[in-house]
Amino acid sequence: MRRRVGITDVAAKAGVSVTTVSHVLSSRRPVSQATRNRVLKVIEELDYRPNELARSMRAQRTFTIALIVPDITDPFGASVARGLQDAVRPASYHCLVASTDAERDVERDILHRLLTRVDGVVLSGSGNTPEELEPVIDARLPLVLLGADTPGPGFDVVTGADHDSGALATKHLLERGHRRIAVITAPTDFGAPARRVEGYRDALTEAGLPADPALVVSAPVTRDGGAYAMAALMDLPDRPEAVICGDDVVAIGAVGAAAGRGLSVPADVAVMGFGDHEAAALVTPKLTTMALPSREHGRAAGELILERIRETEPGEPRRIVIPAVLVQRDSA
Amino acid sequence: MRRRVGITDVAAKAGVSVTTVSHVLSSRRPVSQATRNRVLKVIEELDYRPNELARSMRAQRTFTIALIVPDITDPFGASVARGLQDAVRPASYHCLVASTDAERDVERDILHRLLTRVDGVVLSGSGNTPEELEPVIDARLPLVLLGADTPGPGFDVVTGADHDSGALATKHLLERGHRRIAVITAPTDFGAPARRVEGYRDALTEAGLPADPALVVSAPVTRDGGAYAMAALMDLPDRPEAVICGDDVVAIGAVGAAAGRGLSVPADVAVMGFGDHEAAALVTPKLTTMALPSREHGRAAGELILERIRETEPGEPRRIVIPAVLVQRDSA
DNA sequence: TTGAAAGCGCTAACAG
DNA sequence: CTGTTAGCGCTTTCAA
Repeated sequence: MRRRVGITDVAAKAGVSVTTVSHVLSSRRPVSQATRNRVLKVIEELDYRPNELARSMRAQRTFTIALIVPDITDPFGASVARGLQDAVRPASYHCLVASTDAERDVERDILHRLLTRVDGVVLSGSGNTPEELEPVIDARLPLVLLGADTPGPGFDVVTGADHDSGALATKHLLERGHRRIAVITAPTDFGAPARRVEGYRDALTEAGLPADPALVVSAPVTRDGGAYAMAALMDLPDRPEAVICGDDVVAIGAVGAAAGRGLSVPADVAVMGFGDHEAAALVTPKLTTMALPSREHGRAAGELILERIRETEPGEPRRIVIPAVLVQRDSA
Repeated sequence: MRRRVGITDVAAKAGVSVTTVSHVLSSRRPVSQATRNRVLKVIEELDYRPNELARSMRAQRTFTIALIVPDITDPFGASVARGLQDAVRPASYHCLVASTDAERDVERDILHRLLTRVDGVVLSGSGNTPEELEPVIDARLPLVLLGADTPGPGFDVVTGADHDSGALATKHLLERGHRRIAVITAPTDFGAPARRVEGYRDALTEAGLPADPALVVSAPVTRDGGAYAMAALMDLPDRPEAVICGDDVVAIGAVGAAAGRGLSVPADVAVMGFGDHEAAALVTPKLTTMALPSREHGRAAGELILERIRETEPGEPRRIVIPAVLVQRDSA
């Protein structure tokens, strides 16, 4: 492999010192027009490109942000990656992305190996135990957690407005005249799904309606999960007129189950989803859903990191909340 | 920011030279058990982690592969990213990913800035003009093009078996007894879509059937595109019994258009898609489609790059073909 | 307006 | 078995 041309080659050929070459590149001190032109010409001729690695090493800055997600293949992770890049590219930062399959070991391993290669990390998924975060906090590396609820010492948070979006979905259904509203949620008692359910309950209460516990069922986040849960709901003596599903895929399963019993959506039951997946606009009826602007999550995370990098004194832990937006289509 | 602990700190505290520390880390030369233990203990105490950047600089190797795609947000790009990571992580390589929106300027800019930061690049999308590739090839950086048909000096290629998958889809329809088979393809005369259409024609010819040009129509790769094209096809005096769509989204539009005319799928017309998107299994009827194993594309690219990095002599340009696989569901 | 030289943190000859 | 030292390619004092 031909040796890459370095700053010394340019200096030699232009008959100046490396210092001067460096300065025509950085404009950090005046260089006579004549010298500058000569150097520029040589740079051109040699097709010289400064070695970023060496630069980073000097500057103690890598111009790279790490994004660690459970799976880049899922639409949320991918959008976040995109938003992150959107935010940091103008500042000449790159994004390193890694998928962990939510495995702790992999997460820790990747985190370790990345620590000295990046200027900040955006972490999404399970790795939120303080212990796992420790190395990056220790390293004084800007850290943003995605989807966690509260920031803490050494890390910021960007999260969806889960409570509000649950309430928003509920209010939409309320406005359409529905009174018995059910929820199919993911089988967890904490995190975003739980907060959405709370929002749903509060919206009901606010409207002076009872929150019937029988109307909150949990199901795996799959098509079949949605179908079974919906079937159960439809078998209720006093079946709900509308159901909010924790995910579009679940909603699609629910719509299928309704159709299977001769119920039409939204005439007989209204169905809402969460996420606004590609499929949401493709199925029949088109899904009314709460879009989670995941790209915004990524963008916000990127901006947060950039700020942290720039600030001299570590400020207060910060929290950015991204609201969900109602996308009204045909299913509710 | 507290100064990071370096190898010198460890050496000092352990009362040995940096060389020794380096060697207990790398095991590249024997170190007495006693010294080793002492050093290890200090490393632990100080929570020392070698600076990867400095390592890279010394080794002239960054342990990073760049992936440049039009949009990481689209399922193909994301899967490729995933496959790439799968392939290179065992070798301790990271992935830098960048989306270009298929804009030449962005692509060139990113490419330039990445050149000195990565050990190889995987490039997908439009940037395939020799001129744009030049900097990478010049830099003797392993380069893999995704979706390009033929490799060349300085770059390899991993591509789908486009001709074959067109033929495969056609044969599937032939086997189901269809004779008049139409195609809705993307509006380009080259690349993967064109090669698939050729495969379709050849399969027809091989079966002793005429390839009616009226049955090959082009449409934008959108739901509506598919719907309009399908409508046109259904208006033909002798309408086709089956249609192969260049993308699942198009197929979904086509199914909708068929339904709109009271035609049922697959009873009245069979419809096939390409891509096996998430939505393919979610719509009704579930789409029969050609899955493009994009993760495999990424994996293959990763392996190729790794090989190139390891090899001393630049070998022949290589080409890896990933077959598509028929996923039979309900629409054909 | 320009240069010499000291590192950034690490590895690997070369020397004991 | 261990240490001294010369860089990797760049930026930036310090000095002219």
